[in-house]
Amino acid sequence: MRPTSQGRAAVMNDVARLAGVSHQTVSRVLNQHPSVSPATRERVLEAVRQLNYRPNAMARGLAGRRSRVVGVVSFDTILYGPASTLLGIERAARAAGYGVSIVTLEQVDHSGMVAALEALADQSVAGVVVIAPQTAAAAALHSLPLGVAAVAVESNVGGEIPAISVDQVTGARLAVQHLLDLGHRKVWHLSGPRDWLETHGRIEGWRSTLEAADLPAPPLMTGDWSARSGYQAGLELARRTDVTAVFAGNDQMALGMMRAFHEHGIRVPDDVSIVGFDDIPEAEFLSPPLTTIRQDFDEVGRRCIAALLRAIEADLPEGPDRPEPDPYVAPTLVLRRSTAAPKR
Amino acid sequence: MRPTSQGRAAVMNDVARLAGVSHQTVSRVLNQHPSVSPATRERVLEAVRQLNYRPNAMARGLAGRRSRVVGVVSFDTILYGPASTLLGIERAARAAGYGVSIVTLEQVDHSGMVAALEALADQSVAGVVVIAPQTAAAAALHSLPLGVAAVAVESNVGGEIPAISVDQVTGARLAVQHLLDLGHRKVWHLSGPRDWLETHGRIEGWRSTLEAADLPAPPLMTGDWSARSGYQAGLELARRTDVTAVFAGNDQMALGMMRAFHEHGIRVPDDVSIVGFDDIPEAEFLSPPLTTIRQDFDEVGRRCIAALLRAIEADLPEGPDRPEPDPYVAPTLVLRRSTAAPKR
DNA sequence: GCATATCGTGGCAGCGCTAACATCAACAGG
DNA sequence: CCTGTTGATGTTAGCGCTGCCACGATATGC
Repeated sequence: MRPTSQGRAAVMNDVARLAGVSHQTVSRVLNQHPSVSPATRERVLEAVRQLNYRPNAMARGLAGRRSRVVGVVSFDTILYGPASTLLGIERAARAAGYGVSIVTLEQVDHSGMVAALEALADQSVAGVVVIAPQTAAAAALHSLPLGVAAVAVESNVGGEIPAISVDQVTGARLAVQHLLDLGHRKVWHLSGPRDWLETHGRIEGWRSTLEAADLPAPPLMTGDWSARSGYQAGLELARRTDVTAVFAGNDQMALGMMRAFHEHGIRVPDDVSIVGFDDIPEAEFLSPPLTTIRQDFDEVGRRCIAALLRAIEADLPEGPDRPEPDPYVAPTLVLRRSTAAPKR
Repeated sequence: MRPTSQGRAAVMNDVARLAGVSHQTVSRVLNQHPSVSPATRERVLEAVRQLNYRPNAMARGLAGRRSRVVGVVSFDTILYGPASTLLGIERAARAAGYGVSIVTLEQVDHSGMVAALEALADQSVAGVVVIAPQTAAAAALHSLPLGVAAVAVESNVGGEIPAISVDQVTGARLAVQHLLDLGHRKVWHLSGPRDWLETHGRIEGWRSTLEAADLPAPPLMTGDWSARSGYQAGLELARRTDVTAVFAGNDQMALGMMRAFHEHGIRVPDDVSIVGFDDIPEAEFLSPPLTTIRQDFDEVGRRCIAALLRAIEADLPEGPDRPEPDPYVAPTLVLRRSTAAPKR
């Protein structure tokens, strides 16, 4: 597994022999056990260096019944959100000294979730983070009697399983309030698929913000996150004359919608203002650059791992008692040129 | 790790006891060893079912010195290409019964690569797939005396380490030839960063296709894959009057370029034709829909895993001798509305 | 009929490590 | 001077599984 001048890689006993101690003392040094004299510790570390010794994770896990790998159940990692979340989790896990094993859900239902979690359990992970943005996935997860520490990335906070997510309601409120502040009186919303939890949060934020301003909510439109569905919704809106502001459920749909408007001679933001959600890297370079809501996925990842380590160590006797992280990560409004005061 | 009616999960001995055999026979059944009588096998499998027994991967790995996990070294998994490749590899690995552990390269240099490979080696992976699209990453990989089976995803075929990739030269040729076929005599190219191997392949395909048609190559422009760099290149090209066709190194840059052209009243495809590369999901919904080159990442993943299993089993005595997969995956041209015959 | 090959099975050892207990020196207090 | 206490180390026993060898039981050869 590792290059050596010898035929085989060094094991703990080789280190012990070279340092003139027992293998147990080596183990103690490696695990920061307090009662090792500084002189011995140094001798052991020197031997470790000399032999380029690396502990065997499997043996460690077997003996200690605990692995240093967390599992991540993900879904459609081509999408910007899940991909970013996965990356954030991976970074945070590695910073905490954990490896990351992933399973991508092929079908988002009960059996798919069971299969994914079993695949991870078979790898003896210490805990799992489930990126379960859909109601079906979340339901499957919560219905499962899982024997592993788990954390979910979903807006459905409050179940048995700790959940972390960007505050979708606040994000939507930022978007809608921005449009209202510009003077728009009617803000349309093209939501994501109804079976996504984030969709619910964004719809709720949209509705409540309009209500708070005593404005009626126009009919809700539903897309599927794709640019295509944004395009189609855009075609519908283009037929109306009472459209001045749209809050799109994500940037891709905003992109598609802008294309539909462009085809019909509707100018953005002169005729219609559009706000997206996500702040994908391309958002800045659309025509015009897209005003949108940015989510801090690295922060989501960090809190997930913090919550997971907390859950893992809760089973341990000597738990350091980590604080429970705030489940809601705050989104921010990114102002660009796709929004302006209404002119018609 | 797994829910039981009992306090603890069943182990092999529990299964053996219930089936009335030795734990060794259970092991044989689980490992498809030939010499077990059908009656015994069935009894064991029934006991496995009844106890919901799942073998412990760590113990298996320890005893057999072989794990069922492959490592993937990835880079910038937010980018469409790497994310798709990762997904393809994950699917293929899981289909082959392997788990997938990932490490994302934070810095693409020698030490970053060493750290990533060591992190995976520490997890006792059976082999690694390195998504190393940059020359630095590839160089680091090839310079390392790694003790694990490895496969690279890169266009630099021919080293010690088996490599799989989409045929970039052919992809570029498809793009440029398409523009030539439409009647364009001068095809510009905005390449990706020069330190990416794929960039070299695409430049080579562009150059050689022009040469084959006895046409001079205009000055090469270099971007960084981002829509922003495409926008900037677009601003430069917009100042010239001799631009009728551009082959962009990826779809994001094509997107940015289209925005620059749009701002300067240059119509696509009426004034300038643009071909992208990747076929990102949004490509179909840009203004106008983007003609581009599609890469089959699932196929790349499948061949990577095939090559990796071949390498892993080469170390084994009883290797089933898998065939060596073709290292080049063929790309395809996707025709949309961003290309047309020249009018000026 | 006996020696020999073959099959199905069990026993034993060991993978590399950690946990729990055992040991032993050094030192404190009475 | 003896006992109790503490800190540093070694010893022993597994964790749950697979590899190898051995064993008895059939099947096969002459």
